Parts: sequence; structure tokens; C-alpha cells
Amino acid sequence: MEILLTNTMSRRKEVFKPLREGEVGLYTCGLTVYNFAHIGNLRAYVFADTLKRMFLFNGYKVRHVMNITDVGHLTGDEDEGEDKMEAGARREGKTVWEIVDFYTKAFFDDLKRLRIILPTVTCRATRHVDDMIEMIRKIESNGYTYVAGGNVYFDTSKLPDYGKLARLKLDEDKMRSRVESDPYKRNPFDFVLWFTRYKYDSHAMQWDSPWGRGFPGWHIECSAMSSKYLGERFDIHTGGIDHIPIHHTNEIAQSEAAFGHEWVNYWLHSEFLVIGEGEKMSKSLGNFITLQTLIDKGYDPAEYRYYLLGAHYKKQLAFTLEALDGAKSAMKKLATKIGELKESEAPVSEPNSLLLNEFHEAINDDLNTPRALAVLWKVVDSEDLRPGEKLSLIDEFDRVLALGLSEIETEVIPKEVSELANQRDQARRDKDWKKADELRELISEKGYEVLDERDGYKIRKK
RNA sequence: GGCGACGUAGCCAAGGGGUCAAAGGCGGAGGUCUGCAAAAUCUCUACUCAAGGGUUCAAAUCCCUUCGUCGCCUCCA
Repeated sequence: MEILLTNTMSRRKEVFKPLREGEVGLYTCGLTVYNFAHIGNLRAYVFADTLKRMFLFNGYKVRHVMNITDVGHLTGDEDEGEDKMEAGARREGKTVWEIVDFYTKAFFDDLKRLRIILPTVTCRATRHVDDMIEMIRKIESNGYTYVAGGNVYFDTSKLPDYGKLARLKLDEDKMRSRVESDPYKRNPFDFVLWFTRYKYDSHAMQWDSPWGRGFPGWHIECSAMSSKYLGERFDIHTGGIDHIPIHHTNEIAQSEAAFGHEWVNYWLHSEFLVIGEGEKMSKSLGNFITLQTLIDKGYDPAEYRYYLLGAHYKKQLAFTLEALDGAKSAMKKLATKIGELKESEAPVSEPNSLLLNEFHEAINDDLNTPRALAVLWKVVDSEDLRPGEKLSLIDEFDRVLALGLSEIETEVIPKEVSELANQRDQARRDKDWKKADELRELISEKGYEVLDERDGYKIRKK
């Protein structure tokens, strides 16, 4: 079955064609680890994970590389601007390296809690400085750089199609009026490949290079590491939509200048999660919610994942607790129904091909997860399918959705609870309603609820 | 100032020239069931897709205008 993906380069859905039959090389722009990931960040990784799972579902072998940015990004505030790592370190009284380790671990914990399959290769920028230097040398020897005021700059004027991803219009300088221009730049779009001149004396992260002691520019890590692990040309590069005009534009410029040919075949970008009055959730704005915040409020990470899958990745999603509550209710209902299915029958070996196909088409159509969820509900509520048939379909769907549907088990009720329930059942037979209600209350205190049925009852964890 | 996206039921959200009297979820209403409660189940919940024009045999879907919301142009998912 065809796979359609919206390529930012063409702004269209394109039929996916891999460089190598049956294989996908996938690069995901990872996190800058100077603070916790917020749920907006996490959306990008759930998206990348869904993408990867879709390929696995289609039988592809996926080589997935993700970077961890642990160096070199400056805060935006000009007056107090400092390296984000350094700022984090000062804030918490730790070294930059401790900050990096701590938040990298926290990030991976979040990924795991969301059932995100970890990348084949995770690479840290600071461990690949040599690769970056090597790449800058290549760019330099190809004639795309100049040195000014101590820094090595990329000369965007040498690249005729600079800005093609973002469709930047380069003729008007005033377009960049908001940006404090660096007097050493020849062109406002030029960017630094290697810094030896920096504003902050105490910069802890420094390396020797052919251009002097310093640290790499903001974009080179992704170019250097992706080519190291995926080759100088690969299939897919993902990231947040904010990366299009600067980060990815510059990655493309560097890479194509270094390699002398096109670099990435498909660019996929996920839209933002916005908060409140449609305000962007951002670490620098300080209005962020972490996964842990949600867990503390009583939500399960799977519920957040369900919530995300309910919207297409290319659409802005306005986060509200009300909407998340909707996802929570839906997940609870799914868990109940699936638990009941498992009580009655085991999955059958061959899932219904018609419905499987419907699901398959939805996810292959540019990851239409909302439609995929609709198919899931269609299956769950179907009157024509046997429980085992439903379960086998659900197991298949969950390979992509990763909501933990396959792991739902029939509940084991503690003996004391089931004994109380038995007593209550007897009281009901005796029409001793008072005693029955008291017992229900007692069971409820132990965290279970009794649901009376036609001939019997059911106990369920609350 | 420049670039881009979006505006579909109470809420979240698919669809993106005819198969749409517009998926799905949440919520709500009513029925069945029932000692009570809950659960389950059934039915209902947009004659309409921000507004106004236009193109077309045909528009929620294309074009234009207006209004509104948001994002990017600075590190950012």
C-alpha cells in the first residue's frame, strides 16, 4: 500500500519512495536539554514515533537517529543572553554537564512513559564535535565560508537556492528588521559555524579547532551527526514547525554545501501544541506543563497520547484540560471494553482484513491518526465481529497507536474484596438493601466498585 | 513590516470539488435495564462547515474580500 507524506519542501502530499527498498533512514531533531521537556515538545516525539511505527507496520526496517542538543544555544534576551546550558547550571547550582545528564534522563523517562520507541541511535552534540569540525572543513574547502571577527560564518550568498525549504525571500533586508544584526555578517542570513568570539567569559564548553578554541554553531550538529549515522543522503528528517525557517534551512545549506548534492528527501514538520488563548507553550516563556504535571493531576501518559492522536500532526492543537478529560474518558471506556473482550475470548490469528485495511489506509495517508481512532471505535463497537476478532484487530492497531491497548489485562480482584462482594450479593438476595449498600460503601473504600447485572455482579477497580 | 497556518456541533476533531441531509471521541438529552446507584445498550444531539462575493452542472472543499485566532521571522518541538 502507498504511503503518503506531506513534504514541507513541496508543501504537498507525496508518495513515499525509500532510497533503499524496504528501509527508512529517519532523523529527528531532538531536545535541547537544559530543562524538562514540556508536553508541547513531547508532541513532536509522539509524532515521530507514530511515523516510525507506521513504517514498521508497513514492514519497513527503520533506522532512526535522534540528537540531544547539549551545547551552544543562546537565550534570546540580548542584554542578559547567555548559553542555555550555562543558565540552567547557574539556576540550579550545578555544572553544565550535570544539567545535561539530568535533563537527558528526564527526557528519556518521558519518552518511555509515552511508549515511544527509543531511536536506533541517540547522539549527543558534545560527543561529536570532531565530526562537526570535519564537516565545517569540508564546507570551507568547498568555498562557502568566511571568517570575520573570530567566527566562521556560512556565506549564504554562495548558495543559489538558500532558503528553499522555507521559501524565504532574500531580496529584502528589512524582513529581518527585528533581528539585531551581527556587524560581522556580510548578509543577514549568514550564520555562524564556529564561534571563537563569545560574550560570556565563563563558557564551560570549549573545544580546540582549526579556527581557534570555541564551540560549534547552532545548526551544524544535526548535519554532522545525521550524515555520520545515516549517510550523506537519507530519507526523512522530522522536527517542529518552528525549525523550518532557520534551523532546517541552515542545515540544508550546510549539508548541501558540504556534500555537493541534495541531502534529505522528505521533510516532515509537526505543528505546535498551544495553550490558553492559543498561546505557544515554550520553555522560555515559562508557561509550560510537563508530563509529570499531568501525571500529578491524575492523568495517564497514554491518555495524553490518545489526546494527541485525536488531532492531525500538521494542525495546531489548543491544549485544554477539558479536552484531555475527554481523552481520559475515552481511554477508560476502551480499557473497560477491551478488558471484557479478553475475558470472553482470545485473539484470533487472522484479523479481519477489511477493517485492518481501513486502518492501514488511514495511517498511510499522511498519518491520519484521527481517522485511525475512528476505525478503532468502529471495531470496538462492532456487532458483527466476535471478541477474538476484535482483539486481534486491536492488537494490530496498537502497534501504531501505542496506547497500551494490547497490555490491558483482566483485573485480578483481591480476595477480601471479592468476599465482601459475595456477602453483598447474598444480602441482595435477602433483600437486605441496607446491608448491601453498606457493603458497597466498604468495597468502594477499598478502591473497587460493584456493578450489578441481570444475574450477578461485576467488580471493577475505580 | 514580511511569511505561513487556521476558523466545521456545548468541547476536542476528521473530511478538503459530487459517494456529505459532514467521521470519531467527550459532554448532554431521552428510552431500556434496575431495590438504589453505576455500568451496559439503543435513540437523539451541525439542513450545515466564520461572513460576504465569485468560479462550476456541482463547493465545507477552488478563487477573492472582510472579520477573527494563532504561529514563524530570535534559542525554541
